[in-house]
Amino acid sequence: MTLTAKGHATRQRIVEGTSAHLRRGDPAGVTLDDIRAITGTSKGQLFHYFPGGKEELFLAVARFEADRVIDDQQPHLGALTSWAAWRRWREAVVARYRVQGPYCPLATLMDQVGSTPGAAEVVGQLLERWEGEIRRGIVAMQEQGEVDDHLDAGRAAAAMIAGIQGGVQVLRSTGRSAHLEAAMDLVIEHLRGA
Amino acid sequence: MTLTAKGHATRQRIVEGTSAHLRRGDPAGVTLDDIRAITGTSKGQLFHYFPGGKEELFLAVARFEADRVIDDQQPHLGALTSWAAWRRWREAVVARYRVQGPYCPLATLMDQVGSTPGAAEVVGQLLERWEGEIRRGIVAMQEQGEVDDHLDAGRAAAAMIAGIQGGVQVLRSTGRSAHLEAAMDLVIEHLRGA
DNA sequence: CAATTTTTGGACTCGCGAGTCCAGAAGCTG
DNA sequence: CAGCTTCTGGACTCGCGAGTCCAAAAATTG
Repeated sequence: MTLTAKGHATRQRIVEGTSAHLRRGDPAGVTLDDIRAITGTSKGQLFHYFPGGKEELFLAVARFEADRVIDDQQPHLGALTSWAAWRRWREAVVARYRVQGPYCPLATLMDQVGSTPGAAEVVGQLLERWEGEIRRGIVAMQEQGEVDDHLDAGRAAAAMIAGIQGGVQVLRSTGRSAHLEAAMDLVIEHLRGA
Repeated sequence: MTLTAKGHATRQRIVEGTSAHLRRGDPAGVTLDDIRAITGTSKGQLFHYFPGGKEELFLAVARFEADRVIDDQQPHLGALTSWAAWRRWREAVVARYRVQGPYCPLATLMDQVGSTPGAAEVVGQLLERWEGEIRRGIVAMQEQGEVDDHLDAGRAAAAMIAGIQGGVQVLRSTGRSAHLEAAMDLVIEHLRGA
């Protein structure tokens, strides 16, 4: 399938429109007709650009969202080389998810892990990338002598990822960000050797 | 609606059968006909015992599952009064979720938070109960002088809940329990003032 | 045992949503 | 401009699943 410029634009519009729509409202109950209406397209186009139907479209959206999750944490996440940077990153994460409220794209992805095979891979790669950035940040701090060399950077990064995921999940279902903040702060304190 | 002994048994069979079926396989794709087949009942019975239909049935299952989550951690969770008890509890949690593999009843509940109003309450109460037990355990340790009195028990309990939730979520989607273990261990180390 | 209520089975309706199909419009290429 | 490909719209099929309905079987009560 070769796409002209126009075709590529339409495809993009479908993905971004779906993503935006997914961001507010029940992810499970979204229908192809909703998407058609919102993106100003037709059934024909949907299947033209995503022959695999709903599953293929959702996977494309998942990849799009996964990139977003990382991007929204930049430039902080990419340069965790001072305690100030860690603080700014922490604030950015909390702010992002507080604004986003009940909906989390990553959670939607994860819900689909069970049903669609490709989703597991997307989620796995995202988590790996995310955790890798954090680990790199910890190592950088160790090289500066700000963090104890004996601390296991991989394990701390894993704990941070778990804390963020869980904190966001609680935020989603209760509306309160206290858990997310507590988890992140506690891991950071651990790094500082408090 | 007054239930005879037989009626009560049937109702129970429906809830437990649904719960068991939910524990393996795609939670979103479960149909009333599946449930009917598995529990050896008929459409008539389903709507007889759950006039509100699928939503009411799922909410009943949710409550059933929520109790299970806590029960599966007993007796450890109820008596976190020594470091040995904390360790046993930690092992019990990890073992439980490792066995459970990709499926987590709580996660299914949370996914429904967005769609059904009652689900949010069930999840909220479960988290509150769970976190309360942990907090009580921390306070008990403080009273014994095993944990620094200046430590904020509520905040540490919140971080633990977040870590567990996130760890389980990662376990569900990647199959590895390292994150869950790292998160729990890190919080416990924090309690011990390492 | 007769009257009443609860329990059970299963056929039926009905709407909805994924996916198909095709014809016509628009866009590229020589 | 002629021939080809890609793009677009929308009507249509088709199966599935939630929920309805009712009549018959058990159980309960007096």
